[in-house]
Amino acid sequence: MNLISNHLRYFLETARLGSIRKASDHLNIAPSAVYRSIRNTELELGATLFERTSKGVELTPAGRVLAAYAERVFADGEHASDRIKTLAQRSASVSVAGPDGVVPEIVSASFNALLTEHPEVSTLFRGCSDADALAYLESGTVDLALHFDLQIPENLEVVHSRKLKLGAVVTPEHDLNRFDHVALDHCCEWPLILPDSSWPMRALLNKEIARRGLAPEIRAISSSINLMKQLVAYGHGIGIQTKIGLQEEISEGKLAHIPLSEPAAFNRTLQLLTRRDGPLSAHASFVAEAIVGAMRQY
Amino acid sequence: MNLISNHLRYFLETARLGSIRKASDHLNIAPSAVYRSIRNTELELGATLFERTSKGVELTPAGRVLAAYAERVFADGEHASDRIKTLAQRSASVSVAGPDGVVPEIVSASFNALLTEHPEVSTLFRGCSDADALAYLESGTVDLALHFDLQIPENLEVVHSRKLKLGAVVTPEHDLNRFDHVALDHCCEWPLILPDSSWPMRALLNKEIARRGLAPEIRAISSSINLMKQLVAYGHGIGIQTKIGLQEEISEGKLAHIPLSEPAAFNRTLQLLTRRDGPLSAHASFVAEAIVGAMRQY
DNA sequence: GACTGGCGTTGCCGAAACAGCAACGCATTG
DNA sequence: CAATGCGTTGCTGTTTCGGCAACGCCAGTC
Repeated sequence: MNLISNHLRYFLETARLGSIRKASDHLNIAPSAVYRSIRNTELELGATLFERTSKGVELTPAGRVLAAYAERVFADGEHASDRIKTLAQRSASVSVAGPDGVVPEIVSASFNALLTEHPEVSTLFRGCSDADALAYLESGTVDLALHFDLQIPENLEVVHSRKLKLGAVVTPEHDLNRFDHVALDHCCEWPLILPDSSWPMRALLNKEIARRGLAPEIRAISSSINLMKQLVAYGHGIGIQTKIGLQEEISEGKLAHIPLSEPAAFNRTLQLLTRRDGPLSAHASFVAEAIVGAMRQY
Repeated sequence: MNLISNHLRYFLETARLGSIRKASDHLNIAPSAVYRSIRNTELELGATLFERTSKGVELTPAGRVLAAYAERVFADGEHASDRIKTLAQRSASVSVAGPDGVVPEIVSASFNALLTEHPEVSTLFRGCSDADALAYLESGTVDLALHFDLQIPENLEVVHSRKLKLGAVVTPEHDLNRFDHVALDHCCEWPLILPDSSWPMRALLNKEIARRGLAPEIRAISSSINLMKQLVAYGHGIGIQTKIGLQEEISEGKLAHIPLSEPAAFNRTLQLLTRRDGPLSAHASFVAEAIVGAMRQY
């Protein structure tokens, strides 16, 4: 029993591994079966999905389109099924959507509080784009959404929102640490360690840097906040981030956060959302309050 | 042969029609088969998907989560398969993603130009959210994306962008038509006809109206630009929109567009994007140029 | 130049999943 | 109280799927 047909599953595994035989090994299915499955979907769609090479197979443009679709389907599907399974256990579950990156830190603290008091509850976090977070929330796939700079539909409600200033993340010994705030232009005189383009603020930064004709040396790009922190601590450059996720290092004196002196457009607004219809479950309320508490700390 | 298993298809049809028998009629499948399919996915997921009533079935919370997932899968899947099928025909195809609403008007004019000169080419338009448009573009599912106020990842490139002022849409006889521009506060003295929350600008409007403590009478909400235009023409109220999609009515003297006097934050930026890697096909370039031409007209 | 190993591919056959039919129990309705 | 419409179940045929063994093909390699 399977919600998605094996055709799509076999196709995707083959696309990932670049070989029918490797895919069949990985799936514990005979190569002939995988081959026929792929062949049938090719006939069905009227398109060649793979180009056959001497070493295996390679995606055609049409194949790439299907592979992208398949990735979406399976990633989304696992999450949906997780949520359904925890919904089914009568012991409640709380589910939160937000961007990968700093938000999990806030959420994990809140989940921790909940799980400590109510070990029977299960918790879910789903890292996703802002638009997906809204869609999940609206469809009831998650109880709460925590994201930056959302445009809020009518049927959703902002529980709490908090403006966060971007700032330079530096070691305590850094020259910049003498100032209360610092201009972006000033930051660009040092090597930068930036988030990758999966962070919405990255686009904002790019735009602003281009507009001002700045040409900073970018020493590292990372989707991981931890990697960024470590590289900054090692003295490879300065990061540009909100204060979230840095609390511990700042209080331990390992890193410092100096707000940018740019205007309000450089602020990021972190918002916690729920649906407007019906009240939250007791557990979801608990998590929501914990998240609000965590947000206030920044 | 089917990319998605029949289980999900049967489940969704049943969820939509609220009855196993109606779904089986609609699918030309015996009710018993549909029933067993649903029962098996319930066992598989360990959750009850439907509550059985005397008149049919009704979705449980878990069922709603799955239904939302299924809707996404099928909507997305149809689009992917359309794109693949047209990719497979050696005669090229051009595919554009953008929001439903006003963008189709621009795109249709461009497609029309292309199809007139090259009848062998097929064209596709996909209405979707901004985040989905970016994902489609990055994965090669579409050639071009045309959307409002996008935050642009590094691997994508802005071909053309255009700032569009929001304005009041009124009949030529309306009192407001004496002015060159008008403040939002002023607009709120008349009944409003607004886009629904699927339009990003709606959230902006809501926020601003709330911030200023305005309490306009909202006479109609619609996701359709045409409905909005007609209601305004009938004199039921004034609309708030960009000039896109109103060109014809304005030149015919049926409607007038009076820019809001609010600051730049009220502008919407319409952007046309491509991937940075590899050049566009000749046909896609043709469409891109036509779209840029259309954008310049506003 | 034969050999070897890995690849996609094909024919054949048993097994498992699927779909249809007819019937049942149950509630609602006239 | 019959009629209707619903979900549900047992049974049976058919279709699809998967495993096995073998083939043709293209690299390297001795």
